[in-house]
Amino acid sequence: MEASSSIIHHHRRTTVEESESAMVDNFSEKMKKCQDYMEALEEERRKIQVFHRELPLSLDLINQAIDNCRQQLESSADFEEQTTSSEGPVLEEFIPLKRTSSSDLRQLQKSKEIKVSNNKLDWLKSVQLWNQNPDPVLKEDSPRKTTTVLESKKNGGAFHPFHKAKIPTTQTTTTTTTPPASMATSSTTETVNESGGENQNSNRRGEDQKERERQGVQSSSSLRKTRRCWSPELHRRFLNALQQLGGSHVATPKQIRELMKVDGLTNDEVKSHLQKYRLHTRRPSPTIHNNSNSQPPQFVVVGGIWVPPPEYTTAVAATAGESTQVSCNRVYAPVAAPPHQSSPLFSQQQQQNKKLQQSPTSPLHSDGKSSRADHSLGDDEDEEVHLNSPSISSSTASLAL
DNA sequence: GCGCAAATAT
DNA sequence: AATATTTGCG
Repeated sequence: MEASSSIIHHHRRTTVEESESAMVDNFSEKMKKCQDYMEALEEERRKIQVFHRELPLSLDLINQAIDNCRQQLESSADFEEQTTSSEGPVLEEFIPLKRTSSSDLRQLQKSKEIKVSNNKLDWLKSVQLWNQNPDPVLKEDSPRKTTTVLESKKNGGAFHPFHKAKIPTTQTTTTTTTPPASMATSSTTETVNESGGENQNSNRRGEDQKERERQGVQSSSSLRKTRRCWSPELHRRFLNALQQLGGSHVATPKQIRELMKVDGLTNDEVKSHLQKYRLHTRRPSPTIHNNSNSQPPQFVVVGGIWVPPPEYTTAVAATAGESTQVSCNRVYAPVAAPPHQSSPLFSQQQQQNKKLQQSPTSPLHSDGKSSRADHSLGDDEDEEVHLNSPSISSSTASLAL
């Protein structure tokens, strides 16, 4: 990502120059620049190709850029003059409308050729494309001042392939997203629009319909719900809620969902996510014991809790604007923070969240399952949610077209 | 409504 | 093969 973003900038700059100064003298210089630029782009593309699935948009962008550049070069070669007025050739803006046919094909072919495996690993370390993913449009709601300052930019014209709800037996239509934009509902309780992945910029619709749409009108019960994609944004909300509720172990799906204020989000989805979260959060357990190896740990165990690499949140913020249908995995930014969070980093929002649940009359869990309340085991209790730490270049953000 | 675990989908 | 999500159950 990093790379591509810088490229883009470069690109923009170039564009400006091109259109601005028409000095013929610069011609050759420009040509060279263009070449270099193109090379850089291609190299970048090579890298990204590995993630063509995760970063389709990036690929598109790059391919487009490359094509444009190529065209530019070609046309320039033809009429050396025209460079001046620039306009014609291309560069223009990066409105990721559609794929660039030719390059697209190329990319597809190549991507198949490449054996991702090895390369991928390397890349994973250096690039944080992880959190890439469909980040649906979100509408912050009032009560949340939190960390979200550097919120994402919304998808700049990035669209995601709809998650088709396909079913083995018989399935025809599916989820088509393009309801009549009608929305006066907003009113008081602003909620986040979460339509798993698919969704366009300011795509708002009747709150109610959304869910139905998302799941595709499945008249019969046979159809499986379309998978809810937990975008970083969503997860952040989740964590936030968790925090407010006092940890993943005391928080209950319903409560969480309510705090998240994400419409379309169901209890079950939250429940499920919570379950997973709890799992990941707890004992690092067996899996990756292979310590003796060379690789510096990608995660650390702090106080018995799994702590992911750097910041998940941060990265997200930086990339949020992008798109892609990347699998929205890896979003776990567990948390571990014993009761003393002296680090100034988090202080801000952290504190204000009190455990507002133990109020006088709140039978947390009405049913016969109060067993959970006692964190005596000491496994979690100390759980805290560390959301972010603003920083990191949000360069990508500007990409949003 | 909740948590767990099996079933599925990716 | 590993995970993420969805379902089914108590």
